[in-house]
Amino acid sequence: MGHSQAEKAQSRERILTEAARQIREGGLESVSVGKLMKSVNLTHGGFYGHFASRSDLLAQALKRALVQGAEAASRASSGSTRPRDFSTFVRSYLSRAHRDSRNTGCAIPALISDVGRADETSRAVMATHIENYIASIDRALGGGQDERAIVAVSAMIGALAISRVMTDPQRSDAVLRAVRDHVISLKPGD
Amino acid sequence: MGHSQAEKAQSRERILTEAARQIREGGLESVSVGKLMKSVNLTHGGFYGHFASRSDLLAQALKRALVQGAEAASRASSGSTRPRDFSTFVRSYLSRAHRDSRNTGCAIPALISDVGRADETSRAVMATHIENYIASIDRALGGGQDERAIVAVSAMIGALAISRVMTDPQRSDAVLRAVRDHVISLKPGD
DNA sequence: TGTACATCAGTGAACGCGCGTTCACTGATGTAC
DNA sequence: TGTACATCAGTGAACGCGCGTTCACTGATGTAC
Repeated sequence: MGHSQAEKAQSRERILTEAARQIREGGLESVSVGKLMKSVNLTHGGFYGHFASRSDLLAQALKRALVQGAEAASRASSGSTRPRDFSTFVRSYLSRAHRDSRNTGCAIPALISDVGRADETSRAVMATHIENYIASIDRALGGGQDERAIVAVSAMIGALAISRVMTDPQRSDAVLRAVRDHVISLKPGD
Repeated sequence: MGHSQAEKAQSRERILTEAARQIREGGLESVSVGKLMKSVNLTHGGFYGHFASRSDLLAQALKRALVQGAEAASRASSGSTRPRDFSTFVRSYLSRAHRDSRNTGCAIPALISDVGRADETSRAVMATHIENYIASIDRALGGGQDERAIVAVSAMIGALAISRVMTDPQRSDAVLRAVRDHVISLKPGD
């Protein structure tokens, strides 16, 4: 066949982005080298020109999924990059739209149980993202001790994960609504 | 060999209980028929005398894991079966001991991401358990609208799952502590 | 600017392995007399 | 209570399959002259 060096970089990017999508859709273990390469219009053999092994890919794709999810979350809550308004961010995070778009939304609720039993490296990657998330919410809440931010983040991640399990749409919505209202009320004088 | 009918029932029970343990330890996909049977001192061929298929076993083991987890949670918080004191229950649920015993504790935080992407049947099984959990917390909080109970359950499940991801023990503890204090404060006049 | 050649991104056959599932078999259990 | 036989829980070899990984190969890309 024959392909340029620029195309190689693009291929790597496409593989990684697609893997991040699949990971959020079906969990870390759902990614298979053969199917991943096929979904990106390449053959399985070429995979090892880009990554040392499946588990190497998985580590990088987890990070990618978390970064993409964080970008998507802040993009959805504001025109630009940073969440300007706390209650807008919470409303967007705990929305039906976010609940129903697992493969593009925040990767934390989609993968938290899986990563909780993964090796220390993967756990550290997600832990860093959770800490950033807490720090960002803490800032939005006015700073100081971060207990309120920890509560907000725990409740939001828990609520989104629960809402995706609930089979009754009304109850799923009720979970999002109850936690949304409560978390917004954590910000004083708002 | 030759085994009695009573032994068959015992074997089934041992397979199911061990599967429930393994599911909480490594997720639904981590259970393999061969390894499961070996860990219960039987050979793989006998499996199909007890269950129609691996996925049949998985469905039953998920239910078993949820029931065992609920029993363990209420047993830990009181001498008998029902949680008598709300703050005792919360303290026990958000304890380091519970965080560190994934394979015997509450199955919801251990499996929520996995079940969130599972088929409707599995989701319904876990949803029922979550609703029971919410109803029980609602009663402990004094009843009425269950929004506070929903918030408490979301925060507790989220916090436990997050605490299992955190690689820094101090921060993991801090998450348990912050959410524990906040959830306890949800009960009025306590 | 044109030619000759090395590089290397991607191909696809082949590998060993563990998986879920089937099935002919074994021998103690449990029943009929 | 003792004997003959049917039942059936558990065994282990065998199956087809998809997996991660390797590797000899192809042919366009990119470089040296």
